[in-house]
Amino acid sequence: MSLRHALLGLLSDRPSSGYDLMKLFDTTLANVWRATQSQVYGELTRMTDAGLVDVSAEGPRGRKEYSLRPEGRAELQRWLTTPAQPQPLRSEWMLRVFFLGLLPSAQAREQLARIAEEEDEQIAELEKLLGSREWTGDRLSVSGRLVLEYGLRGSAMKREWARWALDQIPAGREP
Amino acid sequence: MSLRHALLGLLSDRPSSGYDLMKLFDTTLANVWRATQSQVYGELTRMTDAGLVDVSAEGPRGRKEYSLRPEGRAELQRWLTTPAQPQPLRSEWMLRVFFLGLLPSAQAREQLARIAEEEDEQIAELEKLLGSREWTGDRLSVSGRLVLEYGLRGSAMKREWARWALDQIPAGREP
DNA sequence: AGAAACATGTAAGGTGTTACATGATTCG
DNA sequence: CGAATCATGTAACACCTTACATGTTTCT
Repeated sequence: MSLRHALLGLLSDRPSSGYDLMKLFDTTLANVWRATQSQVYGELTRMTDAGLVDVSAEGPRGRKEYSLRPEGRAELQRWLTTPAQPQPLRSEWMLRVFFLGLLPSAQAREQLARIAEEEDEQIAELEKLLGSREWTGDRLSVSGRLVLEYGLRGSAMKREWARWALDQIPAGREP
Repeated sequence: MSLRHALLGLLSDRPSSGYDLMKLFDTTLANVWRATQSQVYGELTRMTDAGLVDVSAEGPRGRKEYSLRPEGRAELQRWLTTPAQPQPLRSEWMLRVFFLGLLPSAQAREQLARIAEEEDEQIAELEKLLGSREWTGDRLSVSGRLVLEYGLRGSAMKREWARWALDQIPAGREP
């Protein structure tokens, strides 16, 4: 039920509308937790029914601004201090790697080379993001920086791994 | 629809029953793609209806052994050579990190320290796995080794990151 | 004889995706 | 005035989890 906790976390910073929250998912949480518009609106309704948030203001175009209720704040704290239990792991790209041996080695190498290239791009993007903003301010900024750093290290690791993997698969010979 | 492709990949090695496949998910694919019993049996039925596999033999206790049909083999090849499109990212632990600033720094540091410890354990486990088996044999063994190496590097990276993150959060002062 | 392992299946409920549907307000 | 942005919602379908339900065969 982490969508709910993501929403609680964002609302703990400031009251927001569904539309605002959607944009936050697309920007600040893009590399952490994705959500679609229809999910956000639906979950806000359910959270209202559950007494975690309420509509604290209404604006033009039917805008509804949601605020945390004490129950919501308590639930957020509870979640943050409860150890996460290991998530069910599902990685499509790793599954492809696992079955790479079913391809001729030239094609397998192609796939690995593409992974390395994609990580080059990803690193460039994250570095742009790192340079685009001050990272010394408020609370969310500090932990935003932690997440960004993890992304950078993760991409670098994946790129190096892909290069190492290329060395494990002999070039120029059929499987 | 990667569960389907995981099943196709496993069946490309040898014909297997749902029960066999379940065990393979729990062992060889445990760090790549998890699946539950009820998913496996259900998907096998759907794949049979779709003409990708068929029941090639029946055994004791109602055992049904499934084999790839040419259509299934073709679908597997198609999938392996189609570039993966980026997966919707959802990481609960990163979400928690993102909201770490909502905790007093002592508690935030606790969480990070626990992450580092968990990765220590994970690395020990993966190294045990690395030592437990010959990694020079058939195709699945080669790519299994690639996946394992990725796990090791990923855990090491995460551990180092957690230690770095600890340095970013001042100890001993309230937020 | 009893336990462990083998073996398959169904049902209810939660979560997520995509597409559809509608309209108001602001800005140039 | 037209386009972009703001703003919310529903419906169908796909996928996953958990629990229930049942029975056979092998091993000690």
